[in-house]
Amino acid sequence: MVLTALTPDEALSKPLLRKQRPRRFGSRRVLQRCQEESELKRGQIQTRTNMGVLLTPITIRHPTMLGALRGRSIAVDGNLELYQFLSIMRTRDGRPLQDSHGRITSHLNGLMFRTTRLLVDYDIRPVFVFDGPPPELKREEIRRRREAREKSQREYETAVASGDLATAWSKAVMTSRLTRPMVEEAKTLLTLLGVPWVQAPSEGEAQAAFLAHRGDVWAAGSKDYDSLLFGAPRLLRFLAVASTEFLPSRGRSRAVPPEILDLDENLRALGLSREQLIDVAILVGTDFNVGVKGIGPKTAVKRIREWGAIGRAPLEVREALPVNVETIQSFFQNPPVSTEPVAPIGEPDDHGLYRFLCDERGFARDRIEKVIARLDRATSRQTTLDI
DNA sequence: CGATGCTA
DNA sequence: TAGCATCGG
Repeated sequence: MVLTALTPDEALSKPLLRKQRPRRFGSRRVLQRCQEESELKRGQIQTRTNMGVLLTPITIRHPTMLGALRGRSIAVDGNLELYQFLSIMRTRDGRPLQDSHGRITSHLNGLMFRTTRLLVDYDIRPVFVFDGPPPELKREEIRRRREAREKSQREYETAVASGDLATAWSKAVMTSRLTRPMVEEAKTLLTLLGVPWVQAPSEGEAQAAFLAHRGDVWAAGSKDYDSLLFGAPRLLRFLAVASTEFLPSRGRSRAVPPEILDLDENLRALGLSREQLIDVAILVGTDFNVGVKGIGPKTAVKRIREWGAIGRAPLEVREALPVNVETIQSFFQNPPVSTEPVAPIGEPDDHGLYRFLCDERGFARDRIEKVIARLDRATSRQTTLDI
């Protein structure tokens, strides 16, 4: 046990690395993009470390624009959004944003600016949904994620030792961990903004699906497809102010528009019921099981059409799946959710925002003043509209 | 990532 | 002012 081992964030702040030439600006995007592509092309989950079910190749997705979402409320996957800010919002030397006490603020920065922009400029009304304790079913997946993080940590240390800053940056990103306090801080910020949030008893995507199904929100918002399996009638992916992806071939970035998925439309196109789509996901691999080797999304759809259900699959396939398949099926079909009503959007607490963000977390006052001016614009407009 | 500054 | 670079905490 190395007692002096540094976390990536600590080590990256060491003078050693500050003296290194900063890496080329686009490199982090190139890397992320490539990871996502290989993940999709492989279509399998053997080495997959990211969450969610891989359904991209078999889904119908409708690109849209933020302007087309005016007045819509979206049950946003809070843990995923915070994790993404935490991973991506780093300075050029690889450290996340942090206050003078070394407390990370990337998640608060991202949440503050994105949420207020969507709210004010597009009248998109988010309801944030946060994960509860992970179900017992997820234990293996959580263990795999921890191992992947530890592997990244070791690779990161190797990269630092060899002075490979670009690799170090990418490995540092993969060691990102969303902690309990970070989630609590995000809830505090949302409350100060007057933005409603919901604590799920279990999986957030299941709660988001429930809210969309009940009609509290127009869609579930996540980059992952799980909420469809949980029964969300509609899913919105890539909800951001100006989402871009880097295209290595062109050497340029291009905008990624938000996209809408309709559950019924997809089920009709696939010729499957939701129960069958869940079986497809289980064959491919979910957060609760490793998929069957050699079966990607397209093959899975064909096979479930043939078999009707996993229960009627050939013995060799059933043997390749975990013994608790039926538990996984019923978890997707009927997950634990909270039926508490969602709070309406409220007034922002300007003083509280200054106190929390500026006094406590070191945000520049003039930047927060601008955001609050932005919010005041929205509230006056909504009031006018209501009268 | 989202905001802001700089440049042509 | 569009497009790119770099702050932000």
